[in-house]
Amino acid sequence: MRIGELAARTGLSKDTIRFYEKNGLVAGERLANGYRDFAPEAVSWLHYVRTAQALGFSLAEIARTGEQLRDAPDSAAALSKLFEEKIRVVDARMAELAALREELDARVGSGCPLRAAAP
Amino acid sequence: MRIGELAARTGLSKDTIRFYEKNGLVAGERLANGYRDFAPEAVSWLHYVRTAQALGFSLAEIARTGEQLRDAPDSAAALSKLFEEKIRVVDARMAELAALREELDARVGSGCPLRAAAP
DNA sequence: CTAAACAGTGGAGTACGGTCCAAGGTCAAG
DNA sequence: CTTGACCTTGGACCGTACTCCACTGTTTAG
Repeated sequence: MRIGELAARTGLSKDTIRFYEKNGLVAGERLANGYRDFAPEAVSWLHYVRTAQALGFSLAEIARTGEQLRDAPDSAAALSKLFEEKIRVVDARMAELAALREELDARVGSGCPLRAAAP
Repeated sequence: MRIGELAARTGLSKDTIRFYEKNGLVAGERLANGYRDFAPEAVSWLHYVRTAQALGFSLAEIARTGEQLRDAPDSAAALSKLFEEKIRVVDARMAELAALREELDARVGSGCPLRAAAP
């Protein structure tokens, strides 16, 4: 698939996809005419990229995950390990959020304004 | 307290605190000699700022929260409403993380590499 | 054959969130 | 009265993640 279709299917701009390719976040083959040619898998991969990014992972981190996926091509065990690692990171982030939530929760009704030195 | 102490107590650099003040994230009075003078509350407020930021809130969003806190000075009800709102945002973010977690979880053991078009 | 729709490149510009630096003012200790 | 720690400002610079632009090449439909 060419860049326009990938853009339409992922909701990203063509520029963003070119930027991602330049930065090793997505692999692009080339057609004879020089146009980029993406595998159908790129769609779900890019959806994953956006999700992970929205949750606070940097493009560099995500690219590293991609590399690791490539470097452990067929070993289910290696992939599972990688996913389990990611899950631990996600769990840690959720725990932090839960802590913040509790902090907020404790103040509901108490009227204590976070002891804010707000502007 | 002057900027050096606030920096030491929050783990932020002085430059960062000046940057925050310039952007309305923290209030600084001035001493007669021009030095910034921060209330002790600034310490916990800045801790909150860093927590919220680490969890994906932009400084602009956080500054807005600060303003709202200031603008609803003593109304426990208004503050509670504000905190409840924040909690909803946090809950939404946690739900997203849970979804990502599940997505990852489903792939553990399956060996399916996210159908990655990795570089 | 031409026009429109698509693709390519390089480079500049933007927003955010800092970080660093130079030049200088203030203040307490010795 | 100087030294050193502390503070001030303005402005340059950085990394991340795009976004836009001008100019050029390719393909398809009428």
